[in-house]
Amino acid sequence: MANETTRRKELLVAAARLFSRKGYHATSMQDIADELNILRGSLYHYIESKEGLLYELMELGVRTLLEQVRPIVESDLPPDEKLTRLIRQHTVTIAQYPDFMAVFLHELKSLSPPRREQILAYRKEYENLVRRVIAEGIAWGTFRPVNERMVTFALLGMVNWVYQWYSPDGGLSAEEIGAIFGDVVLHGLLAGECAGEVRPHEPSPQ
Amino acid sequence: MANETTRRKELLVAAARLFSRKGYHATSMQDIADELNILRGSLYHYIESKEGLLYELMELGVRTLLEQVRPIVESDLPPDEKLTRLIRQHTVTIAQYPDFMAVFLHELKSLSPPRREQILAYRKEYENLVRRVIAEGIAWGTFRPVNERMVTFALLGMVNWVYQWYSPDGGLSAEEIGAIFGDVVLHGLLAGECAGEVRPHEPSPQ
DNA sequence: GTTTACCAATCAAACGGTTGTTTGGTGGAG
DNA sequence: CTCCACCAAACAACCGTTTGATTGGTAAAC
Repeated sequence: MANETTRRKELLVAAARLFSRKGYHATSMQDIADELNILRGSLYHYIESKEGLLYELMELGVRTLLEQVRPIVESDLPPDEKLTRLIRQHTVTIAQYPDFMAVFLHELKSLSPPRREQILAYRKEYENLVRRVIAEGIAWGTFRPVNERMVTFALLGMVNWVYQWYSPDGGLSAEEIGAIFGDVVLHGLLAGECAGEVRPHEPSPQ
Repeated sequence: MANETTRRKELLVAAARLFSRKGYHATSMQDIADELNILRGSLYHYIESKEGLLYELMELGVRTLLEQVRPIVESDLPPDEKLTRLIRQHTVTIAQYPDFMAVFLHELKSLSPPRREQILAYRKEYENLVRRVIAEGIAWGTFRPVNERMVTFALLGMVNWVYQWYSPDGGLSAEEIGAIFGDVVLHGLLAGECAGEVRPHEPSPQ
């Protein structure tokens, strides 16, 4: 009973929850051990070090995000549809794994430089996915010729910040939130000059 | 020379820099004292506790932001112009006091509950400022009838995230970044249906 | 203009407590 | 009989904070 794999997963889940709620440095090995009802020394049967544990959680977070979003970017949907789905999926993923995503998004500076570089590489990879969609949209003429880099940051900020305030009992589902975000990014806030309303998407172009 | 006030400010500045770079819990009183070339016990001549110091830094951060942005919201400019200026000013403030703003935006959970509530009240106050501009824009018919609350969060995420990546030698000034952000939020990314280009603002409406 | 009193700024040293980690042992299940 | 999962105990290091003494300068008293 409680074979290695499941017990280890319990450890990761407990650690993710504690790290996301109290922060990495404010969480002691004691805290984690208490959650599993074992002594803190026993944790080292499963992990190599506290920081190694943090790294594993963060890597789990980014890779999940990458796996969920990459198919969208690499599909042959039109750029505006890609962007809509990307934003929605990113939001949904945060809502789905809030603890892991919060740790990934919040604890980068708690890693020692070598491990931090690793995670930064993943993050860069993700940023490039987003940026590619923007660039594609501009090339198609679907998007206005904006500053790719800045729009990427604007977009990432919008969706990454979700971990700071999202609650499952907030009235709106993650899908709905993502849809609103996508709508604002594509159409902007201004009324009038544009058609404006949130009319359903027509899978048209090229 | 080095009267109480200036020496104390040195302490606050050093602490803000360390907290923003390494994080609150990863920074020891020793680290701060080293920066001022005194012993760590001597810090308590200026502050009451480490957490009291953190609170002071965070309060400084939010209040600065509030002071810089409130005049814009309470002016009698049209809503779209208010929003443009708000976004730009928020970005500029982060670029102006990156350490204090990073501590404010990153270390909320390092505060004990009573002090955290205080800062949350300030944050709520700021959120309401932003939300008021959105609501106003919708009431004027300047903005589309979007979900106020969600758009507020989208906007805050976009500008708050700036502390994570902004660097003064990044090619663009904070003003320019803020202007791009404002443009995207107002007009959206889509080309075509709208007039589209970043034409200068006409102070028109009602 | 010297003495006296004061006070801000800092040192020196200690306090109990907690930290992450290591080592060697132990019980029980397969 | 083996080996996984955990215990028990210790380790040195560091933590935030307190206390009492010690400077150096400044301002008032004589």
